Amino acid sequence: MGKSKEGGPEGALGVPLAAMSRADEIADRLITAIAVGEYLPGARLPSERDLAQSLQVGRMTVRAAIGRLVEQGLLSTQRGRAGGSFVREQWTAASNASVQRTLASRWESLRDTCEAMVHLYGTIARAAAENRTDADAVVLQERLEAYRMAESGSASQKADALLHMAIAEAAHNLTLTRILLELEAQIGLGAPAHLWGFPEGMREMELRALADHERLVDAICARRQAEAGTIGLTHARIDIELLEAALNRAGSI
Amino acid sequence: MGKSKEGGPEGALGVPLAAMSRADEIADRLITAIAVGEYLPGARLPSERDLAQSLQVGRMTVRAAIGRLVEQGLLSTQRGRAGGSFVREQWTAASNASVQRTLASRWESLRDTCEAMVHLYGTIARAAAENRTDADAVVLQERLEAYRMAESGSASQKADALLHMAIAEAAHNLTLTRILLELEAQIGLGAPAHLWGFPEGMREMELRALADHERLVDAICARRQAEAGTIGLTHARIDIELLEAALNRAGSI
DNA sequence: ATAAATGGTCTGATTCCAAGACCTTTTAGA
DNA sequence: TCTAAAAGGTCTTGGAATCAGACCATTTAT
Repeated sequence: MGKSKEGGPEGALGVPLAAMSRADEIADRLITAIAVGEYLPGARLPSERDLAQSLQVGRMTVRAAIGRLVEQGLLSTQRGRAGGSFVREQWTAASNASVQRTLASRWESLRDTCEAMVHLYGTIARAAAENRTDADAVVLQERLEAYRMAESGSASQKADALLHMAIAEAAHNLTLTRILLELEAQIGLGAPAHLWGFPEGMREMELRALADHERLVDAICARRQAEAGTIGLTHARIDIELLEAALNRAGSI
Repeated sequence: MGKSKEGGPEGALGVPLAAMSRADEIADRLITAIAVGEYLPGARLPSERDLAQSLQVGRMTVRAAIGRLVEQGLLSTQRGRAGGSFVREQWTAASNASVQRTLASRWESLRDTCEAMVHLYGTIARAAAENRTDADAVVLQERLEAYRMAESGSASQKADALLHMAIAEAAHNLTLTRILLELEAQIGLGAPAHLWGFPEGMREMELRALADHERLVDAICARRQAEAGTIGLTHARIDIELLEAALNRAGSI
């Protein structure tokens, strides 16, 4: 890439900094969470004070973000002891447009992040097959058994998260694990309660996940690296499918 | 799970916002640009005023970032008509024991990062074989040719960096590329590449790297994913070997 | 009826930062 | 040699965003 004579520096230094305020960022996250179904119509968001604490941000900042969504007709607020911010049942035309805009602008980045996570998960599964200790193998079997036992819904999700963590730990690489957590946090699938909560697809997905898990743990314990990598890759694609389905749902409202 | 007394909201809303100031962001970009070889030792950065305009940011903000790097000893500034901010030379030049000690003290974390980078590089090579466009293939061939032509150590390093960047870009995943750059920056700063290579081993390593590069580019262009992944993985291990060799030379660690 | 939990409002302090004006230093070029 | 240009260094001013609270208003669980 020949250095251009003018037009300023290239590479990382050529791109202006994104100027997003904290309130903007929070508003985006809220819209995404709603569109993706983490908060269904009629659902109540966490209280302003709780949100502020979770996000490590002042309450006024949260209020600014929520206020924006209220203006857009996405949320309504209600005072009193059982009050809060609620996702509107009937979105106005204006709110619909604003959601489309936000999602469109985030879609690309979300998909990119998701795909990175898929690849990374494959990588970690392979590394786990390479580096696992005997102790890791024991833990993996335990967690797998716990996952089998888990009834469904939130218990299953919890077991799933634990199993994934165990796999990450078996890879014995702090950097990879940290990055994976970072990506999961960005997407919000770290605790994928929202996406698994759809009665139609859930059972099927859970069964598929269980099969994947069994083969994956088996491959890791047997140190079959290539196979573990492939299964991990395939397995993580479940999340992409779910996310895509959710976004399509939101897009066709 | 009942009332989430301590858990707080999960999903996208459970993660604190990254609290990076603009100055932090710029400092990060500068460090990455330097570590990745966009600005070699002795090179002059764009003037503060130019940077401010490119980044759409106040000059004082740029100065804050640059000031931080000066404190860290990465840059030095010089006034006057031909002045500016320069990447320090001595920073890498010293072959004294203090650098070796620094290296050793960071060994644990460096090795972890290095291994993560190795795995990631394999992943990216595979993704590049999967996603490359024809334009990517052309660029890859160009960069490979440039690498063949490169003579001295530092020119070779620069060509190497460019080739690696082209591969990362061919993977068409911004998130993976960003992470790889991040890791390279960490390693580059923690253990300057110029220290690794020693006259004796250098030539051998360079030849090996060239062979790897040729096979890798070939595999990517031919879309042989598995092979590309394997070569990428193997190739990246060169860095680990060099790092280990440098440490062993230091003798008593 | 009371207390608790919630949104709504206001204030003051703080931090960050954009936009300049102006100074000092150095040197390329007339 | 001399001068003006180009760079970093230093200030001020002002605005915007944010935070940390306290307090108010409203609803409802108990």
